[in-house]
This record gives sequence, structure tokens and C-alpha cells, in this order.
Amino acid sequence: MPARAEPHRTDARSTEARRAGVPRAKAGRTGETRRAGEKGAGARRDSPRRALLDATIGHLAEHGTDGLTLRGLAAALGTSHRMLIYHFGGKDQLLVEVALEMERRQRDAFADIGLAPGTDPRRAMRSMYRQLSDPTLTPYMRLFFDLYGRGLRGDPAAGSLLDGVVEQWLAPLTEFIAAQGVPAGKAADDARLALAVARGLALDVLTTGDRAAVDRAAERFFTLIEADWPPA
Amino acid sequence: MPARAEPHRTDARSTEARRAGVPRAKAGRTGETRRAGEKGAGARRDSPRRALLDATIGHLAEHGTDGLTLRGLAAALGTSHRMLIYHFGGKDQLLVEVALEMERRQRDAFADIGLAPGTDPRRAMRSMYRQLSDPTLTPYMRLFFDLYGRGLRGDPAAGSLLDGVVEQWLAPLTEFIAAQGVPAGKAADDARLALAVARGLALDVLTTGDRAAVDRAAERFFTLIEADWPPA
DNA sequence: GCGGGCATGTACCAGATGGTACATGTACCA
DNA sequence: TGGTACATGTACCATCTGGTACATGCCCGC
Repeated sequence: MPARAEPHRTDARSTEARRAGVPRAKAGRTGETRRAGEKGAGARRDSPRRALLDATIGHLAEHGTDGLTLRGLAAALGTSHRMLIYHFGGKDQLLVEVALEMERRQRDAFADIGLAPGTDPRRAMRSMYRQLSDPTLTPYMRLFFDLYGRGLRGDPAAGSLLDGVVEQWLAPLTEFIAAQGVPAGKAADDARLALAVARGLALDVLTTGDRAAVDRAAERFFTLIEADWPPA
Repeated sequence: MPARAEPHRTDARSTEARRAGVPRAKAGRTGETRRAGEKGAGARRDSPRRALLDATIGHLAEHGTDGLTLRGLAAALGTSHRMLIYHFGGKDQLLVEVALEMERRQRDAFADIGLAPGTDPRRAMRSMYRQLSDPTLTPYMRLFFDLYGRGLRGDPAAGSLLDGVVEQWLAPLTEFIAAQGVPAGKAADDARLALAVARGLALDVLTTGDRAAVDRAAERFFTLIEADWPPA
């Protein structure tokens, strides 16, 4: 009976709790149960693992996923690479988890963005844009495109990010646009276009850093598309 | 006097000649001249190197830059990793060269796209779009975003690609739009917007593969922006 | 026909990497 | 108080990586 039995059960449902410090143990559970084991069927909690994941995302947002090594990451987070393997099962699975979490955050971001019906669409659109282009998010945007690229490249670890990256945004956008009185088919096309604009401009600002110019281009888009909507 | 003196002079100006087979020697020149040397000041020609570079780009377009290893690449191209180091000086420099070449191709692509003045702008715009969205280019598009991501991530090797990715396209686009009678400032904003649309839709089609939907979204953009142009 | 320089192959190396083995610390529950 | 399961630290290892050393093939100009 070798091996110690370790966690990384990939249940990871956890209820928020961002902004954690690194781990430094205390409570929580996990349970790798590598080959045999598989006891303790519970879905207790997470905590060192959760903190590690958040810290990892923070680190990747800052430094990118490119030269990622378990040792380097661990050193930056104040752990040992042993712990990363312990909690996540390995490098690839860590990245999978990161991609999943990023996807989750994207979804949450959209939920928070407030498409409350009834608000002035002109206002709503611009407030949406303002929230998405918040400079605070820049590192995460970069990480988003980093993982996006990985997924495009075929990296299965980042694949999960790609799954809903277009469709998931299309649905609410289409709904919003249709609510402005635009016929269904046209609304769907407009939504796809709007998403492309958002992604394209995000790339632009990440590349050039010229926020003012990008803002102007966005404003042009809003103007163009509003002009096409039926008058309220 | 150790070392054999090898090429990778990074002159690489070469006059086209795409579609070469792998190398398999024959003529050409290069000349690494690592530490001392530096003799033969000429800018003779290229050929094994050129072929290697083209083949590398082909391979990267297919497999991405992610797990790239000199040995793996060399095996795929039918050479030894020794030769890649010989001709390019090392892995990083190879990637730099790839990025530079991709940037060159982008520029050429734009030049070929025919913004001949006098042609019907409605036609010109759509022909531009058709050329850029040619399915044959898909792998190269993917590689483009792959390198783009690397650059965003701070990889100095891919940095050269990033330098002009936005501005270089903005200039001719602005010119084209201004030629439709749009005032200068607005034309610049429209150009930036159009570029964002192009990049965003390209990402979309790479992700979803739904060419028809993307074409419809593009068409929506053309319609919107044309409606805003002064009548001919 | 021969010499020099480009091109290539073979062998090798030091370093880093992901992962494993094993010993141990620690908190909670019975 | 003792046990059980999670958490962590210390070594260690096989493998692979980029890069180097060195010998040699091969073409072209003299």
C-alpha cells in the first residue's frame, strides 16, 4: 500500500469566497485518493485548494500561462510544487481548473452586468461597456485571451473555456437587442456583431493601450446600431 | 578555435519563393558566425533556411506553438534539431523569425487585397472580407492569434508581431473610409471599429466554425456602416 | 583536382521539469 | 487519549529540453 492518498477530487463547487490568502492550512478537506481509495464520498468543503486556485489565477493574470512551471508557481504562491500536485493532481488538471474558473467568472460577470429590463437601452449598453472595459480587469482580460489562444491551439486543458465563450454571451445579448424592438433574426446577427466588437476592441486596448481611441470606436458602434433600432 | 561557425544572420530579406519543399541541401548560403567570425559580409541568399522557415510556419499553423520543441519540430520537418539551431540560432530566435514572417505576410495580404480607388466601395469592402475569411487561411489565422496571444503574454519573441498589428491596418482602412466622404476623425474611429469587427469575427469563426452566422454578422456591419456614409 | 566553407549527422551534457515515495505534522472525533 | 484523515516538507528520479562539440559530407571556385 504505497502512496498516501491525496485530494483534487474536481468537485470544486464551493460557494464563492474569493480574496483568500494563500493556504497555510487550517481546516477544509479535499482528498486525492489517487489509485485505490475513493473513500470519504462527501463533498465537504475546500479551502487550501480554493485559495491556491485563486492565487494561481492571480499569478497567471500577472505573468501569463506561458512559461508556467509548478515549481515557479509554487514559489510565487509560497508553497511547494508538491502541494499543487497534491491538490489538483498535476499541472494539466490545474490549468483545466483555472479555465473552468475563468469561464465561471465570465458568466458571473455577465450576470452582474445588469440588463435589468426597463432601463434606457442607450444607458444600459454603455454601462455594460464601461463595466467590461474596467482597467482593473485588464490582467484578467489578458489571461482570458491567453487561455482563449490555448484553447484555439487545441490545448484540451483550456478547451472548457472555449465551449461557451461565444454562445453563452450571444443568448443574453440577443435577448437585450430583441427587447429594443429588433426582429429576432436581425437581433441574433447584431448580437454576434456586438460580441465581435467587444472582443476585437478588447484586443485592441490590450495591444495598443489606447483607451481613448477604443472608447471612441465603441461609441461609434453604439451610435450606428442605435440608429438602426426602431424608435422608442 | 572551437565551434564550427554557423548561420542565422537574421538578414532574411529573401524575395518571396514560398511553397518550398523542406531543405535537403543543395545551394544557398547562410553563415552563423557565432562568436568570432563575422566574415563574408555579403547578403547572399537563403534557401535551406528559407524552406525551413516556411515549413515551420506550416507546421505551427497546424499544431500551434504550444508544446513546441526543437526536436519535435525537426522530426516533423524531416531534419534534426541541430539544423534548426544551426540556421536560426536557437528556439527563441526561430519564433522571432516566425513572428516577423507572419507580420510580413499580413502586410502583403493587405497589399494584395486591392483597395484600388474608383471601385465601388460596397463591393470593395465585401471582397476584402471574402479574402480575409478564406477558409484556406484558417490555420494561419489560428497561428496569428496564437502568436498574438504570446505577444500579449509578454513573450518577446512574438512581440514583433504585435508592434504593427493594429496601427498597420488602421492607416489603409482609415484612408479607404475617408475616401467614401467620411470626415477624417470619424473615419479613424470607423477604421478602428472595422478592425475590431474583423478580429472579433475571426475569433468567432475559429471558435464556433459557424461561418454562415459570422458572414451574416459581417453583412450587418457593412449595412450599418454604409448607411452612415454620405451618399455617392 | 583540391581546398574552403556551408550543411548536416552523431553524440553528448547540464539543467530543469513533472511526478513519486515516504516521513511527518496537525486537527478533530470518539 | 488515541486514531484517522488531511496537509505539508524533503528527497529523489526518469525524462526531456535547448544547446554544444566534433566529425564529416558536399558543392563551387580556383
